[in-house]
Amino acid sequence: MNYYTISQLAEQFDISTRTIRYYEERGLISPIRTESGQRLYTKKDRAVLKLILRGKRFGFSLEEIHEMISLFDKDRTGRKQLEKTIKYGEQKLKEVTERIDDLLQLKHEMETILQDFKTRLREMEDSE
Amino acid sequence: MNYYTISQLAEQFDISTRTIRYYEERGLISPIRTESGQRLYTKKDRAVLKLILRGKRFGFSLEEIHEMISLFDKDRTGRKQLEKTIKYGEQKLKEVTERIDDLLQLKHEMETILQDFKTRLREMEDSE
DNA sequence: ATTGACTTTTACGTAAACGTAAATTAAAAT
DNA sequence: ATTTTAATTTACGTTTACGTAAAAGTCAAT
Repeated sequence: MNYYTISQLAEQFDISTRTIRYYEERGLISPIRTESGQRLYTKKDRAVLKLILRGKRFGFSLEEIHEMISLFDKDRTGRKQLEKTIKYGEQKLKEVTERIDDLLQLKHEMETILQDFKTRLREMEDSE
Repeated sequence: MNYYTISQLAEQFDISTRTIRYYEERGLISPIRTESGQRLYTKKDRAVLKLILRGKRFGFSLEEIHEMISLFDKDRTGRKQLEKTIKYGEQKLKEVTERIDDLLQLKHEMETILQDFKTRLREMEDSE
């Protein structure tokens, strides 16, 4: 297995190294260290980072993303824990579904408005 | 036609009056005033506020929301303006579509993980 | 071996999006 | 008429999510 350095990841995702370190400060990601203290990121770390960035695009706060990651990430061994995780997951799934529906409606409205504008434009062109 | 006061709107949308005034500061909403300077909001103002809050839920910044509102809101009379608006609208529409696709993928992944968890739970229950 | 690129921690700075408090005025209720 | 409730402006405070700079150590290449 091989590792990424912080600047490699930063370049790949087009973010700053500061940003990656900040996510670590907040407990979202935990790279291993070399003897000298340099951070090394595994493929898994990279995947987590990708998750974080996707969450951000959806407008989730780092706090929310943190919650999701720690619930889905850990080996939820105990049965109670597992049940809790499933409940939380279903809740989040519902939120995502609602968000999708909301966005679909927005999309529809935008399409309507655009159609309207295009019609107006055509009318302007026809009458010149 | 009748009006809403600021605290009525605040209650309806479960936000603070400060928030509403802040949106005004940023030029997103422009209520009329009584002689004494009290803000009065029309149905249209209310609709704009609703738009703002929806935009926020999608993770758009107030700046982006401002742009969208001012482009779709005004009477884009000139032909050049209309063309520009259409182009901008199509761009935003594309962004929304991408966001939807992204969310659909996330939803799918969450469902897979949840299924996995549920299977595990059932196995635990079967073996007791 | 030394230069240059990269990394680390520490720490102060900043923009966005409000919260909160104070002082004042106006509207609503008793 | 006078409390009570709601509104206004002004202004400083706060949180989130980083940016930026400094000082010092480390890795890679010549």
